[in-house]
Amino acid sequence: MSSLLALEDTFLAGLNNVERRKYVQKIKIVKHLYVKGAKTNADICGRFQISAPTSTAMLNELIAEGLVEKQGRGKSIGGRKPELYGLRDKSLFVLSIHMEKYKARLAIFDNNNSPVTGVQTFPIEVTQDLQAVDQVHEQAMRLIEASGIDPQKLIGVGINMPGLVASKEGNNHTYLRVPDGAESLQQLLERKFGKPVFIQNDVKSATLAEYRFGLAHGRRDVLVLSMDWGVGLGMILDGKLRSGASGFAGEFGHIPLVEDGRLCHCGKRGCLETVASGSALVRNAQEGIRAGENTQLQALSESEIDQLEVEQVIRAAHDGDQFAINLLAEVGLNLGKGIAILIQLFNPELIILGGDMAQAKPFVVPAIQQAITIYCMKQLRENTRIVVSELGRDAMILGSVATVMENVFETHLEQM
Amino acid sequence: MSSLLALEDTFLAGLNNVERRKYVQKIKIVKHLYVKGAKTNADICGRFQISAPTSTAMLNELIAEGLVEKQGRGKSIGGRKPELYGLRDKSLFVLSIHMEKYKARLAIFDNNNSPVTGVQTFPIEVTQDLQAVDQVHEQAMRLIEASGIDPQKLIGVGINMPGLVASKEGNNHTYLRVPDGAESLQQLLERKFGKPVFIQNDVKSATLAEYRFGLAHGRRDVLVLSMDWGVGLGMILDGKLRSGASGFAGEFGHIPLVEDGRLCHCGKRGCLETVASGSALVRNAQEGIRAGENTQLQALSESEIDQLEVEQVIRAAHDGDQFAINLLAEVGLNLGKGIAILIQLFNPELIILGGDMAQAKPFVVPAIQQAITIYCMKQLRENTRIVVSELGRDAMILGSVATVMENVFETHLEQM
DNA sequence: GGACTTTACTAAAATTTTAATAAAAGATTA
DNA sequence: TAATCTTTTATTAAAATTTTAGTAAAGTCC
Repeated sequence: MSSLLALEDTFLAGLNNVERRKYVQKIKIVKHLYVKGAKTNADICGRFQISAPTSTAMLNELIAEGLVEKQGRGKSIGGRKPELYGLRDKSLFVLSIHMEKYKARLAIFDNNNSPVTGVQTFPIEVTQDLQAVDQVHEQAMRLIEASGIDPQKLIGVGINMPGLVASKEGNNHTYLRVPDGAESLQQLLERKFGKPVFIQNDVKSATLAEYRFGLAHGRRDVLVLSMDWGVGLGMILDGKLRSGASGFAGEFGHIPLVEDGRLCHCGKRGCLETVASGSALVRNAQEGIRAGENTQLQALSESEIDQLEVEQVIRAAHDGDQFAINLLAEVGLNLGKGIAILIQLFNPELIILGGDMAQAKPFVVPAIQQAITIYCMKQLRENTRIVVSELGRDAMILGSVATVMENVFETHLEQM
Repeated sequence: MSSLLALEDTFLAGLNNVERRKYVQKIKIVKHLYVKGAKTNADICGRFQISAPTSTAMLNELIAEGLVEKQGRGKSIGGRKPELYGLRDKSLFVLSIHMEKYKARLAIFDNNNSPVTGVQTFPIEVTQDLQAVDQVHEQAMRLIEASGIDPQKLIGVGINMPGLVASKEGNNHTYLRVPDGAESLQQLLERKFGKPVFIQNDVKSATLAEYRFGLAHGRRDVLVLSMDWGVGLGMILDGKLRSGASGFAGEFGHIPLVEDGRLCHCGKRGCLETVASGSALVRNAQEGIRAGENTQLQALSESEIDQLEVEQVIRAAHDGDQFAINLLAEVGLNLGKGIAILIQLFNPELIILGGDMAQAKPFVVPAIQQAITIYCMKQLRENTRIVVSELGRDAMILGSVATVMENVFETHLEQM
């Protein structure tokens, strides 16, 4: 196994300026090959402004280290076919963990972003304190063992979670809070795993997945909305995931939208989430059912009404239930008003709608479009497309893979 | 004069890879010295990861080209004092133009950002068509001639203007619109001036000025609000001025804020500008005066009321006029609600208030703070400071200097 | 005043690039 | 269809550039 991603302090400290620059260059090549796939020597020369012999020398070193391999030859339009250099299959692995409030999902992915284990789900409660950490770590270690991969080749662990995650600081300010003055959540996890660990807010993570693997691929200014029980926002601005000064940017669900509106669970009144979210949808449905509205949901028992889920309302709408359709349209209009604000402020080229509510596309999207037409300036709305995510449930777990791949190379570079 | 910023195609085309890399490096050094001031050889070595002999060689070339000079020696903490290298005084000049709806301001600045001419103001009307362009160009050429500077040393022209400016595309989509299919406004201006020209929206330009010369200096996530007749927003995110996909980001004045509100001049209803701007302030004042409110502004004649200016209301407030104070507080509350949305979405470390309304600081800022306390999540508002610009009226004209300096070097690099 | 730092400069050593060449592959032509 | 031409890649050796190491000069601190 190579020392390229070894992260041993003694190894890095022993490098002089030239060796370090070469090391940086090699890591950049590895990241380039990961993001863009197999490339020719000429491509790498052009991309990094180095000469062919230098590039070849570095690629040969990477081959010797077992990270890169020749992967056949590329196309030619009248000359010798170029050798293709790509990341060697199964040379790198990432452990991806997606934590929700009441369950966690784990999987190991290889450098082609393919899962090498099935996605394991187990129940867990994410609370303010750290009790969930040990459980997740234990499950994760069991998964690594069961997978049979060489632990040396596991380059990092990505964990996404709900709450206000300060990714750079390495802490979650809502859940899994560490005691004051102690090591950060990230440090704690890195100590446990003995690997680089990256924590990220769930929606920001999904946003990165859309950027690397989804509809945002190749675009530079994209907003990703995740609509489940609450509403979250992730943003790719100028080709980068933006987190704001403290890492809390994108708290879209709690912008004021309704004057003297309902009390939100966050303690404020009239937040967007009180009128445009899964919870608002369910609450409105419950109130309507109890008020005797004409809907197939009247068939539910009182306790079933109490336990009503977003999916049930969406299913009713797909069945043609006008009450459910109206509720979804109302949510769509409110969400659209919020999206209009986003378009005015961010001027994105694309907005991707994800999360459970995305399944209600035919009932929600027209309402969103209508609101945008009302509340957006022409020049801005004309340059923004609105689409529904194609990654679906995978966005989250792929997101933590992307988070690791995005940051693990930089970590190596920062150390120097 | 050096050929470093000559921009002659033939010169650039004749460079091989090594020469080009050196050229890029030298331009980067020049920009570094411009942005950071005089630096030591060691600083440049560290900043660009090159060795001392290489760095010295390039600095000597820049000295020979007349762009750089030795500027004494720096401090030492126990060793030989280092030579300081800085941009030679009066070696570069920028023509800065600030266009408002009914007047334009022009000045020439040197590489120390000091005006080498006074700021010239002349009346002009910026309309949808191009008629203002010739007038501005003529005035500008007269100013260059009168200044007596070597035209060779004028490296670029920066022009800021109101409207939806697509800076990269080089067009203004609101004013000074070029015919379809014709050259862009930027190209037209570059042809007339024979120099690189950069156009930018006035508020974004002022934002860049705050970043380079004002309170945003050294910060990475800052929002700048410009409050005059309308309200504009510029954003520094992760240390860069962000413009959005089409260049129209920051249309804060026209986000929906009031349900079924007043008709805005943009054609929509309930825009933030209808309740939180200089025009809203004046309109409310006019309505109050005519309704007989108890205020010193009752002394105005009917035609003076028609012509009421923002400054008059602010002056009344400073005189202790409670009617004016209440009006400003109301505007502040509404603006604060809008700012709360911005904080939730962008999580900035700093918000700078600029424009005419900034003079009403003691009456507006407490109201803004109050609104933020109501509408912002604790973790977000705690990490955001709100201050009033210290650049004042200079922000705009300095902004176009910053715009040129920000882009002119990149232009040279892109050519290659 | 001596010890220790830091800078500035030079020359040898190391690295990278360019140029040159051979091989490989498609395009063109007989 | 075969031979030739053109284009592109891969590799090597000479040339150019950059770096490291070494040294003298210039400061600061004790």
